[in-house]
Amino acid sequence: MGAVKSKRMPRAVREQQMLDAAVRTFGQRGYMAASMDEIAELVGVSKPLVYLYLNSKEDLFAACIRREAQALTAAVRAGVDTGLPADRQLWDGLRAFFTHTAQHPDAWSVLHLQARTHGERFAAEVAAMREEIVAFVTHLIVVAAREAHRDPDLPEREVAGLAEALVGAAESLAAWANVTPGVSARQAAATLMNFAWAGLGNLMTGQPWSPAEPVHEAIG
Amino acid sequence: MGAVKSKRMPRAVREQQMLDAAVRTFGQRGYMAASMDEIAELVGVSKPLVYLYLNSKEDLFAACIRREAQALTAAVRAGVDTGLPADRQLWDGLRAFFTHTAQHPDAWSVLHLQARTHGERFAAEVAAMREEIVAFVTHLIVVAAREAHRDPDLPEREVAGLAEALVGAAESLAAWANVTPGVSARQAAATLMNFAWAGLGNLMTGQPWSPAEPVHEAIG
Amino acid sequence: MGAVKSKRMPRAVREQQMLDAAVRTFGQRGYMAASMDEIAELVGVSKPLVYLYLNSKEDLFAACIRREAQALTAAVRAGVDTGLPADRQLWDGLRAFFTHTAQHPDAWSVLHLQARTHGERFAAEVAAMREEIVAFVTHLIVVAAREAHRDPDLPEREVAGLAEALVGAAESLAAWANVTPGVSARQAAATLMNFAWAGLGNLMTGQPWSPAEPVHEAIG
Amino acid sequence: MGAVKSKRMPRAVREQQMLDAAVRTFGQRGYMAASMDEIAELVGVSKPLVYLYLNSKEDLFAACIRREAQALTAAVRAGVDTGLPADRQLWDGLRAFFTHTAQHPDAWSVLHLQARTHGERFAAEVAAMREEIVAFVTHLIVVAAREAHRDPDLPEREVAGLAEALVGAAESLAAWANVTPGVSARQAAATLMNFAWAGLGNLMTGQPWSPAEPVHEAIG
DNA sequence: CATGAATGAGTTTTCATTCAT
DNA sequence: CATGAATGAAAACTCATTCAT
Repeated sequence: MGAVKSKRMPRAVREQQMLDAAVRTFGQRGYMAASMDEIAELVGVSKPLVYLYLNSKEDLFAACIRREAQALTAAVRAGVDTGLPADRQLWDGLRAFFTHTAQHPDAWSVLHLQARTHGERFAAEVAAMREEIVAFVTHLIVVAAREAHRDPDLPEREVAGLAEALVGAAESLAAWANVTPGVSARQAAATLMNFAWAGLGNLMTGQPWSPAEPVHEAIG
Repeated sequence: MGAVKSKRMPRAVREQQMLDAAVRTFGQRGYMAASMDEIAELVGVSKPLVYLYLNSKEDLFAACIRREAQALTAAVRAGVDTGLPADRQLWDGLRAFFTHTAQHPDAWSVLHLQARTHGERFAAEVAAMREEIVAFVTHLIVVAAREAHRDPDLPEREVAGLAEALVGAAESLAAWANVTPGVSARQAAATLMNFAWAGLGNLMTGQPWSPAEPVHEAIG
Repeated sequence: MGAVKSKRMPRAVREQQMLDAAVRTFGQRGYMAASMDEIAELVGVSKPLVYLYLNSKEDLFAACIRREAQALTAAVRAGVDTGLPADRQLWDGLRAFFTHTAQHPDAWSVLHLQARTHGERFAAEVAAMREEIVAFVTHLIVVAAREAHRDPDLPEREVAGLAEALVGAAESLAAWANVTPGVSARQAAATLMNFAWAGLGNLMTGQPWSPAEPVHEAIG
Repeated sequence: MGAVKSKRMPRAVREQQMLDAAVRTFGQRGYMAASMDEIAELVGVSKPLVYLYLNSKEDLFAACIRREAQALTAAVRAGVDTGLPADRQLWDGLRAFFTHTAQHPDAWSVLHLQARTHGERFAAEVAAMREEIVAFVTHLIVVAAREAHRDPDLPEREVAGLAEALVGAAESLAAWANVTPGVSARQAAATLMNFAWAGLGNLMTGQPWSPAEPVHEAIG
């Protein structure tokens, strides 16, 4: 059932194989339902070896999260040229994000769903990555306002809320794109870009929506 | 330890108590980590009674999802007056949504996190609810376009993507509002409304963002 | 293999059966080598029931120690009439001690060997019992000196050392009597009584042994 | 962590290092809880080398017992001058015993506690040493009687019991001295010597204690 | 209607021990 | 002489689930 048995691999290689199998298993079964037995069998080694190298189920899961979080942020970073205008950076970043999550659905499940539902330790690990991304998006919003020669009059919390909403929408679309046939990473990015950038533009022209009267006080 | 022991309740009442305890436990511990023992103790009855009424852990979980999904959609529906303009309906719906999720964090955790990570059966149950909400939002977008006397020229999938993004952003903000002190349901709704409605407005005026040239082909 | 299967016992009874089996197993195999499986099988129940009632291997072991320590001190107390002279009390106490340890060799092994070699928690539990006995013996030595109208001039630490030596000798003889055929509890008690009481008598007459010169300084 | 890594030691040296580490580990953790991993790491070699030299955990433990038993008897022998009077020999032997056990607490733990609780094989090994010591003490008692020109009328079993009690008391005091601050080997030896020798003296004058008549004279 | 008593099947984890180099 | 890579076997512990009353 498992991979082809190729004995006596160097430790570094085996560890990566173990992380591969673990990401796959955790992503598909969920953290609690995944069994160390299954992971070991998927690698084609015995359980004690997994414990020797990765220490415990918790540590193994944490190692998965760390590796995949870094891979994701690295992919986004690699897709973005910080010399370009803010809108272009956001566009490129979104494409990289959707591409990566589409290519690594199990990893995305681990980061987006599993890591957040099994204890502070894991949630914190993934929250750090998320904050990095939110900070990046926040930065882009501010830069965009400056580039547009608009008065970046948005209060700090509002910008944070916007970035949060944008990232949340992206995360949601990533899952949606993963399960909806015919929706490519590029399309998901375009949808979100259209949605978000236009909205940001309007916001920065000082025309927020309001229920009847203005909602400034609602945010402030 | 658990609830006050009051014997001989009618079955319907006991069942609701069981669901209450189960939602709380599933929401806080997660589906796998929650134990039937804990739930039974929380209700103050013996485990066999839980099994007699709710049949199995799976069925109990499914019942939780069903009840809470209906409660959430009911809350949103109750908050919306379909006689009002679309933007007002969206605003009211968002407020109702954020209010309900803030008041029932365990239920929201069950719906948003737990139900999605433990098998098709549960995911499907919650997906139905989500689709209902997405359909409602899609409907509002279309109505809004009509109200604005714009040519509702948006291709179907694009509208779906927008609604998806909007709902995803809302879900993300719900979690954010739950953990960020000082962010009320009203504020979360306002942030999202500003963000989304403006964006939709721009879209409907036919000014989508494009990486350099238009991205129509990216969506089409 | 195990005891006759008699199902559905009340909890209190089962718990005692479990402690019986545990004492036997811990006493014969040692704490680490004893397996919960073996204990459960000896009782004729499944492991989960043992865990349900006694919680963990550690707790089970601690419960054994507590029960057997109390049984031993109770046996000694029951054998002694505090209205009699000190020497008679010591004699009776020793007989009760040797009798009890001879009749419950596994319990004695648990208390004397196992409890002392597997962590502070257990050592402390048995040390409490031992201190009670040492205190009793110390008390008897002091009373004996008073009864003999001698000047009880023994410094406190010396008395403690004597009591310690006496108890240590008793513990050692208990093991010896258990494995030496033909040595009864009475004989063991007599041997120790002769040995100890005479020695104490001499000590109290102020004639300690000394290597060449007096050894007062060695004790002081 | 472990010893300094100095490669390519002759086998004899390595074996001693291994025994050192093993005694330390077995003494502190206990036989079952000690792991070959820990021992190997403490020596700074790989586990296979430990197996190559010492064969198995059992053999390693047995080797520890043998070495430490011999070291202890050698220490006692070295402390005694068989040309001196019996009481002096006992005194010197006790001092040597307490000194050695105080200086090698792990070794003493291995001999006194661990070896006795993990199977006949090890118990037998240590029993041999113990018998040697008991025989030595028995011999001293007989010699002492002869030196005192008393009729050594003590039946053989009684002498054996006395020696056993003496050795047992010594063993017990060794542990006591190890954990009681301010009690030196010399003091422990003096306490026991006072206790024992006086008692023996009285015994040999033909005045044993008895449970029937009053004991005033037994004390007097 | 309700429960105390009980378990089969599984989980994570550890350890003494051995190859292949 | 020495080791990195690897494992079979068993341990403690948990849990959803059921029977007998």
